[in-house]
Amino acid sequence: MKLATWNVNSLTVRLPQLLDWLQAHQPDALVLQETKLTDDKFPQAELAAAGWRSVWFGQKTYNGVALLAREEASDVVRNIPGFADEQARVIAGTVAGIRIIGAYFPNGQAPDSDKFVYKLRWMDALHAWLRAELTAHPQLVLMGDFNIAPEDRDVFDPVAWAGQIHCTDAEREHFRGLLGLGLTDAFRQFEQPPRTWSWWDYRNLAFRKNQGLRIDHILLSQALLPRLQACQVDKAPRRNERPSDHAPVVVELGA
DNA sequence: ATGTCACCTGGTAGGTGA
Repeated sequence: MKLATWNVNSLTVRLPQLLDWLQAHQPDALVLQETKLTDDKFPQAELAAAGWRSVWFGQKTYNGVALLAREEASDVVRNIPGFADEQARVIAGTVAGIRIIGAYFPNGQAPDSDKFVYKLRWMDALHAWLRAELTAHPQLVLMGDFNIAPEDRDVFDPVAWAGQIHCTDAEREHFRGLLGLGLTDAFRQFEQPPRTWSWWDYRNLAFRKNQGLRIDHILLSQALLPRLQACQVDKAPRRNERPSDHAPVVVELGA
């Protein structure tokens, strides 16, 4: 089976591309970030017409997440239980026996900002909740836009980015903390093309120069790891005429 | 090269967030 994550940066703008991508790749489940839609505006009907069942959680202008699958997800959870949050960043559901957690981690803006403090608090809450989720659902995948480049090799210019947002020690420590729960970065289980990123700034001709970061991730629980067969970034949608700044990340699991 | 994009408010531009 195939699971994927994609930060679409506005589902309104990207819906035609999303429908094309779903048709071409036929994932068993896909999580979206930055839908930027209130719940009443979610394009449920258009997706249903193409055969996709959705659950979603959005807000005006910013953030917003969704989980798409051929079957409707069960035991759906929106945001982190017990963590009061005005921002729509998490959607979880069970599909084909796998607990899927789709997350849009806070950007953090700059290490000396209030938004960075919020990012750290949010990640603390996510970590604590995930520990419980893993106990309840040993077959679990956490995927989404983490807004963290875990290592220097995930950054096109690690010297320039040292200590900058996405690359601070505190953020990387949190990422390692998630691995400490027994999760594995699927992408790093395979040989990958050098300079593979999942996000390229719209500015600076960054995509043309392949100046990006790997900040979108798929983490698998230990129980799922034996089924892992492949993990790739799909750069093709980033070449679209009007692309998201992020590319989808895909994992393939065996039976 | 801070060289873009998407969204908002309240407008025919400017601010915010990424």
